[in-house]
Amino acid sequence: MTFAKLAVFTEHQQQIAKLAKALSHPARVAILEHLAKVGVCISGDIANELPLARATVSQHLQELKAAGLIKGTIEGQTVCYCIDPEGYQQLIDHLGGFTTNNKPTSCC
Amino acid sequence: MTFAKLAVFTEHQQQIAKLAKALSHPARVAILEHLAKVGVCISGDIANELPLARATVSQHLQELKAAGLIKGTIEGQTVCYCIDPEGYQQLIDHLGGFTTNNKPTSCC
DNA sequence: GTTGTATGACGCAAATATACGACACATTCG
DNA sequence: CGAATGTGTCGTATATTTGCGTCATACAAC
Repeated sequence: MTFAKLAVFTEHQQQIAKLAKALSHPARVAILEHLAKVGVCISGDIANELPLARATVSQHLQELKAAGLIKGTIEGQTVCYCIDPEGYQQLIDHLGGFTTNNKPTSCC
Repeated sequence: MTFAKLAVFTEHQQQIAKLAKALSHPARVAILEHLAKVGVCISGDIANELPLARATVSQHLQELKAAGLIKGTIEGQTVCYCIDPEGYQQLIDHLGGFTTNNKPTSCC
């Protein structure tokens, strides 16, 4: 994506982009919804629910973990995944900044 | 991105993905921040603020408009862009669903 | 009419994302 | 120990995104 000029953007902006990118794919949204609904976190369960290969699900889980939206803890043979509220809060806070600073009748 | 299996995902999920994708790029976040800060909406101004070509900015604006995060109205010679709070509210509402349904101590 | 400004559309090349199969590793059970 | 199960990683093919140059259009000023 030609991120040569990525350095010119604020860390703040990149942080938002990172969190948003984690949600920018229906598969990841589905994973999060499943986690939120079931609450249980076994990777295999997610792979069974979604029409995706285990490798793909594992990859998505990794990205979500990297973005800070989920946590993963090893639990013997299985791995436990669950939602990390901090990441959401962070994103929601950032989003709030756009709307609160908004000046409604400036021109439109 | 091999979206052959896209049909299996909920419209709800795809809507979130669409909104999130609009925020998944630092350039677009920068555009939105600029709009939120200045409140004025001339496309050329945005192109001057960012280290991107006008064509690129125009493209980003188009994507943001398609996602429903900004509005664009023609105003004589110039085009007026401003933030559309509805899109944000929609996204924030969706995000809230994840955290509220969260069962904290289910396994982690 | 001609020039300059403001915007958007088309097409291209490079970078990235996505999905998958196959393999390697750890743990549990017989 | 050997088999079975659950996970993660690696390499690869395809689809998409991204950024830019270039061109076409619309309007105002001279």
